[in-house]
Amino acid sequence: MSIRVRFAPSPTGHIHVGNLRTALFNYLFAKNQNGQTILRIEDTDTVRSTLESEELIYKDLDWVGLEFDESPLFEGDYSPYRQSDRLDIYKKYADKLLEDGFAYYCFCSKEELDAEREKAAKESRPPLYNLKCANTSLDEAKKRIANGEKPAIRFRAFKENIIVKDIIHGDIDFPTNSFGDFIIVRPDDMPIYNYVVVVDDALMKISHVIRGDDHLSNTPKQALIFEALGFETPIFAHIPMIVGDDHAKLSKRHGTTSVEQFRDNGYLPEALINYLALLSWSSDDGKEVFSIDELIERFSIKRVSKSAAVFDFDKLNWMNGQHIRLLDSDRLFKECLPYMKSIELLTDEFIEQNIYRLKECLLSVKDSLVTIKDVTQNISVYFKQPDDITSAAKEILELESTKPVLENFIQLIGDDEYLTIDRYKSIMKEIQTTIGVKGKPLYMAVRVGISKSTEGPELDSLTTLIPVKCIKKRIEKVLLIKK
RNA sequence: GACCCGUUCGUCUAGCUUGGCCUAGGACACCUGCCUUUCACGUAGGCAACAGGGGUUCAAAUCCCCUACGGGUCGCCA
Repeated sequence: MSIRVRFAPSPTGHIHVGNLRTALFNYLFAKNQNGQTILRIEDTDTVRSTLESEELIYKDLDWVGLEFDESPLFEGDYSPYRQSDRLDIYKKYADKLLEDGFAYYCFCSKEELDAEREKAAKESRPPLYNLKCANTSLDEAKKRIANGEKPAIRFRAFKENIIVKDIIHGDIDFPTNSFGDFIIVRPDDMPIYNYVVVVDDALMKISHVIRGDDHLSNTPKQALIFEALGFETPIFAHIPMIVGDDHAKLSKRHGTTSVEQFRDNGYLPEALINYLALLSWSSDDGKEVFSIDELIERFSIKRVSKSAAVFDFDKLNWMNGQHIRLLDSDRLFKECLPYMKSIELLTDEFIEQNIYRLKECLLSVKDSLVTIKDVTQNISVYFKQPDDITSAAKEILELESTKPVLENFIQLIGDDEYLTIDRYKSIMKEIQTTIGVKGKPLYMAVRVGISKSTEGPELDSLTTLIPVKCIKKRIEKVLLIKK
């Protein structure tokens, strides 16, 4: 049997990390097993689905690097891949179900059903359909339809128990009287999720259905339909949900949750993917930092745990830092570019002319970045002296030795455009011997002179990547504060 | 309420199938030391968990039962 999996989002907005994790597990499983990945757009809810949202899904998937073998964009052998384009197919199988007696027309009104449900709730019995239309013959129903009535189509729960085979949870036995006969097509002819998903999965030859375990309770209904239609039931794998720190389903109020937001906040796609992979899955040797290819190689659906995972922003931050440290200079530059442009002095022209130096600056702050967004903060010291001096820096400034150190430094710095590392070192040595200041008071004085701060990139980088002219000006300014 | 699912450090998890190697391992966070003439990075340590109760067994995180708690579903949403 060839392995085929699908990711089937509804186009109702940006992809949420929970959905992305589902997409990822499908993808990793398929790639690991040499299977195919299918992206299907589930837009039977015409009220909430939009084409714009569909575009957002493509965009998000593209950013994280998840490519699907078949999708509305790359039609394969099982087109179309958008449910709204498959309506006639659903119609055909609904008719078959009707003919075979696995489904029947239901003329009960929504109001009627709502009242019934309410009544059931009051009497604290399960809100099952009362089977009012269950025995209406197909011929009679057709007559009523000819007379202008608009019925829904209801599926008959035709057996008492159904066993769902799930890789993660094992076999689960559901009594069908816990849900009863259920609607598969609305009176306006729009088919319902639990039904279309079966037709699509069967026709698209999906071998494994990997999805969130919030769908577990729907699965017996779907398994019933697979049987009624004579299709082979796929193997299920219901993966645990991702929850917030309050253990409720992850949602907007927990902070950043959409893929787009993570991108905008300076997270690397490979870091997000890596972090998400570690939610409910772990490698057999405890290693945690992986490239996507390594994840594919190591992924096993059998190592997915059963319990919900709390999304931990701290660990994602750490993971992002790990992946930033893995970036080469070119990629780092590319990722940082949009953020560098937000720094006032860095015009497109300036960036164009200073690529080499900028890359060096980026390299010098790389290890301190948590998100790519942080470059703005970290790198700005190279281009502009901060307006304010930190209190720790002020203490250095108060030192008696600081003034002579700085004055000497400007004097020795020379007229070259930039200081070389050797030149810088010899200057420091010279100051040390002439005024006898060494260690912290010496190095910190220069650091504070340049950046008004005791923190930041290495002094080597600061002194060699800032033009000599600017260093002079900066130190002169700081000397002014001293007076 | 009914039906399902779940429960190991604060968090992510390993271990559970095939009981003993578990004095329960790793990671994030936190704390401490080291490194770095700064912060960060890195590095070496530390803190910290088998939901509870009954069984079975020479031996239980691991097998069985019960309880508690958490979650999901019960739509003419997906």
